[in-house]
Amino acid sequence: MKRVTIQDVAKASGVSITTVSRVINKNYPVKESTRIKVEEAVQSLGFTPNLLARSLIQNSTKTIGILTPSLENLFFSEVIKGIDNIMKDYGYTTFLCHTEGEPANEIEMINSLTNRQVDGIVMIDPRKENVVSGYFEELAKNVPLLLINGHYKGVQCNYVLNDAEAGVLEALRYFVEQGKDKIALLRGGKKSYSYDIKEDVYNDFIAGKGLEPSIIRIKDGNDVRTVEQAKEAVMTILRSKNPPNAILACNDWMGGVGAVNGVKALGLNIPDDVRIIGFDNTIISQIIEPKLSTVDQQMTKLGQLAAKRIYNMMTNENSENQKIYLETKLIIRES
Amino acid sequence: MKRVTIQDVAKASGVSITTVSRVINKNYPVKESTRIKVEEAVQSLGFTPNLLARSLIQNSTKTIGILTPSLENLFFSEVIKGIDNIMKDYGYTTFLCHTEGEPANEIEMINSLTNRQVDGIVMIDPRKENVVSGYFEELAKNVPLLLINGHYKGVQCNYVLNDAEAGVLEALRYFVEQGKDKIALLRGGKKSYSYDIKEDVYNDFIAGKGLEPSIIRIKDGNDVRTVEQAKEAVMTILRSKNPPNAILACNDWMGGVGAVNGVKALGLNIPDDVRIIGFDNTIISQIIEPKLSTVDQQMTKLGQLAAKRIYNMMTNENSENQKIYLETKLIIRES
DNA sequence: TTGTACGCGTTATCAC
DNA sequence: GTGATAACGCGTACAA
Repeated sequence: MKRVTIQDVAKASGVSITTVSRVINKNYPVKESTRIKVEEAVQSLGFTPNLLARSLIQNSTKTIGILTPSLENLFFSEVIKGIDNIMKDYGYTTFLCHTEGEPANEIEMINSLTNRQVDGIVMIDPRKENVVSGYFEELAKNVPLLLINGHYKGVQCNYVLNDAEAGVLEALRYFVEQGKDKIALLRGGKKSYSYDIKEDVYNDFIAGKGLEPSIIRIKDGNDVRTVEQAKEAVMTILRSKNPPNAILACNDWMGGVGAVNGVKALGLNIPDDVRIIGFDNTIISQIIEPKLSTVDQQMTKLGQLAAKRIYNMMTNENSENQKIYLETKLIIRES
Repeated sequence: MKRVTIQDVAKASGVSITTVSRVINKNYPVKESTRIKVEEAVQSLGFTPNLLARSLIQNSTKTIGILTPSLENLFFSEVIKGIDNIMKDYGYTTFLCHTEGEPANEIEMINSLTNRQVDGIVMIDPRKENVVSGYFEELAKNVPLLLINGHYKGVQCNYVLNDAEAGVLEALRYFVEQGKDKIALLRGGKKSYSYDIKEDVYNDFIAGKGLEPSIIRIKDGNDVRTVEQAKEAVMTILRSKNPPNAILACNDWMGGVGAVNGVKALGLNIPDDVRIIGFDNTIISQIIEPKLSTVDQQMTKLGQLAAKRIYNMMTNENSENQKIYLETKLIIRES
């Protein structure tokens, strides 16, 4: 239970702690014979350096903090995996925090992380309140900060973003190509960055084509109830006198399970009667029947991009704010 | 970018750093008027203590490490959430690492965590190799260590465990009560703690009842391919000359999506022709049609239990190894 | 009630 | 090549 320190190694090998440090860090020349002596002592005592002490003097902990609204959303899991894998190669360890989507938690956890002297912070899908309040812009003055999605006009921060606009556009164009002329958008009811930008693009597109807009709004977009609500809402609109023949859903849950189940329950055919496209290309879209067409946001790649960017911000001082967009890919399957 | 230290506060408020420290930690009496002076300085300078320095001297970082094989498995997400929520209340921050199920990663990441002086480690679903090799028993001598599941006979460690045996038994008994007499077990092919104990209980039960055992073994139990493989395997066995009328699946993916789809594809009725019970009570079991009966492992509770146990281990010195079992609950839905 | 001085384990600086 | 020693920021005996 008692830790072996550099002192113990120095004593055991009959040299000073300075020399031991040099052997460990290989940053200064050391005589071959003493190097071997020290390395043997390190081995036999099982010494490993206390990273706390090192961090204190080097003013760098080689840690970053990652904040995510949730661990249950596969979108986030993929992004995190992407970040982690790259950062591990850079020699960083990560604090991963989940905020449950609470703005207050974001701030509390970020405080805890900065007190722990993290070298940088990556915030996935920040809450609008904290973005528009200027909180993040202020925070960025004190610590390298990278936001993933959640961008609002006029906010000056470093961002890595999905080009969801392009994804929506591609999906809508595909519907039209396939001869669909009554296109509905299925979204969650809460005000949310990701829903709102999709709706904006949708409205522009529909207006441009001279079509009739039709927005299906369900209450909860991100939990168990989503599926049931989406199914009900889709069945209702399909029974109306001017039902859609195409549905673009804001994520795979509502699209792949909710909308698909609704269409099937009414005995309609997918994709002949109704085409459905989801969003995110999560595993759910691949296992459902029929297999769901969806917009791939390349989440792992998004995470990798974020890792490289934050690393760059932490090491270089070129702190020009950048917004990096990652393109999406429409994946056509059976729906 | 430059940090405010306790020195700065001391200078600004005209007292010594000792006094500042006392005001911050409220651990010694300080005169009211000086306390206010100091608090004002803390406020105006925006001082927050450097936890690194504090940890170094107190020999405790108030951090724990959590290791999980994967972030994409909802079982693990729930457990982690359970742990985190409790530990946050205790004032701990967590390092969350995912090992991708690689034994070598487990060791590498644990080394990184101990070098960072975590106060304790919680390992979810440890790899068998490291458990039986004695690695964890050795590690536990140096740092409070708690394992979640992955228990093998004779291993002396602190554990929190799902009573999966009881869950399997309850499900099998339910099948029998419902008049099912040809019960199959659907499991992943890899050697794995969680599959193996379920199969053991299954074999005992079936033998005890004088029934015919039938084990459906698919290659991959934990990813995209699972569902397709489970569906195929279930369809094959249902077409055989002695098909099962009940299937117990080792998780909700194979059970809720794979097996259900297989049965439906053959035009059979659930539950009249075939009853299906899954495992884990993940969200998938609630959104599938028909809604899946499943064995709830109470994952959040499992995590909370783990948090309380590791906290106890870190604070008290009563380090008797304990194995704590958490009961399961059979949830009957439509399948 | 307050302040001085030491120590936590390491790296950086400067002498030898 | 090597070794004292200062420094990182904080908590705490001990002294006043």
